[in-house]
Amino acid sequence: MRETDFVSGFARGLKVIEAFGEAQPRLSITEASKITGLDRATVRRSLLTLSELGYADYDGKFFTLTPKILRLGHAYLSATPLPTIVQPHLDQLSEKAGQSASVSVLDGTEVVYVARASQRRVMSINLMPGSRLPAYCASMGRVLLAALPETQARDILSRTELKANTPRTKTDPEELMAELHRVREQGYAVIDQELELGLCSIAVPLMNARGQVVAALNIGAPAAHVAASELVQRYLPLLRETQAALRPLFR
Amino acid sequence: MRETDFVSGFARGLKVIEAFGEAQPRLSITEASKITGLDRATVRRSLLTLSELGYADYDGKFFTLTPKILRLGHAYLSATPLPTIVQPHLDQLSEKAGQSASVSVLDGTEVVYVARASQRRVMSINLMPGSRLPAYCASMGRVLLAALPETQARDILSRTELKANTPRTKTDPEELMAELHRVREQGYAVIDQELELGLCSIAVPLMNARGQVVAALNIGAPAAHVAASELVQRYLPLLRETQAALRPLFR
DNA sequence: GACATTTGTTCGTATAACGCACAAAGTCGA
DNA sequence: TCGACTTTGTGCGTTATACGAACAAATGTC
Repeated sequence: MRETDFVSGFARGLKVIEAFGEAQPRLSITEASKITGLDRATVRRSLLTLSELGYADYDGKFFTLTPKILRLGHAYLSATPLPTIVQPHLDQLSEKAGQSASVSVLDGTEVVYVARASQRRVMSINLMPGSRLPAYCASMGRVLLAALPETQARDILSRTELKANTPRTKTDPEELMAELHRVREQGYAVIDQELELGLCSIAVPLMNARGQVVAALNIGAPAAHVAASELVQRYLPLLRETQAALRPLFR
Repeated sequence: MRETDFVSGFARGLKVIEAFGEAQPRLSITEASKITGLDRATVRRSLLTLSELGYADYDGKFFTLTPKILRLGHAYLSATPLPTIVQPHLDQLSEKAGQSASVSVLDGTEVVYVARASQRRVMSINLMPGSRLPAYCASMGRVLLAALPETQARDILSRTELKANTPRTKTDPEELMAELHRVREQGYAVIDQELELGLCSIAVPLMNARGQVVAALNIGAPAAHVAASELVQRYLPLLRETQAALRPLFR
């Protein structure tokens, strides 16, 4: 791609949108400038543009994003066959299991939730489509990493900050690679409170008709309710069922 | 705002993202150009920029959005207190009612789902955070429109294409205004198969501590399962309960 | 297989955005 | 209330981008 085929004004604007986040629901021009590392004048123009287009509100001091910004993500969710195809199966699965079920894909070092059916809230953090978790310590992340060539999986791990969220979190790259190998062999991944204490989950890959892994499917449950060791016998058959039902639906 | 405070390259790029949608999961440069009304060269640069940043994939012919684009919507969902505060209550409500429950806000002539808990799928269309429905024929839309000053509500209706989705859809502006008046009086709205045959729903406004309407909450049910006339006695108490529980949580 | 049409790309130029520097306004503590 | 500090708004020269048209490539049609 040539230099001139890149619209830096657009790229800068997107960076500004991403500056908003959990910790930063409202941003002043200077704050946004610090977060993005862009010039204040540039950030100001981007924010005023967002405001002019109705993607943001401006009270003269702080900018906040408006729900219109969801149109951007929605363009993906409705445009991509995956979430639409998957949702009804997910609802069924969630109901049968009595636990929340989710589907995610890999984006860099993180898994991104693209669909979710929740029976009840099991985590301290609130998950929804678009939510992200580090791949190395999430059941769906393990499954998705296991589907990659070893070198690529290792590369992703090397780019990840492997921190111990709980005492049980596996953070040693070699141990994780061995775990990925096991996941690849058995066709599912189990996480026992590696992401958050009190939460365990089990995931399987979703494959298309040609056997390529296109996403991951999981069921999460409170550890107090279901021990990690029970996950396999209780939920794996249900997951396999959904996995098989979905397989012919992906091109 | 001055002319020069508007970054048109950014605005154009956002328009290009929005060109993707249910009917258009994959776009060629020319297609995107036609949808957006922008010059082909401009669209091309925007798309190549998206691709360069990882927000889109390019196979040499078609562009598709990647899950990374969800970061943009997620910036709003996680930055806004509303979805996070509401979700656990929504899950509870949905479980108690045995039906799907949602929260939405108004964006122009449409309601935008910001949170959702689904027990089972009741609609032909798949709803998720970011999904949109025309306000005039949705229960949450009625509630949100009823919360506006009459002139503003009338203005929104005048900008809406009032089409009859089903034989029961109300499309006469005067009738709708009268309905909004009723909704304002009784504090809830009931929709009986106006959006889709076989689907009815009931909604109440969510207010902050000062009594300002900040969102709408609804329960949707298959008409075959629950007649519209039963909605009030079966679900209104539950909705009121959640409404009251949430009220002090909004600033 | 040749023609017509659509699509993607390149290029020069007018125009608009960038970022710096300065001015103005607001904020806070003494 | 004052003064120091922070934040926001503006003017301007430089740099980069959008435009439109023209060209090249691919696609579709007879």
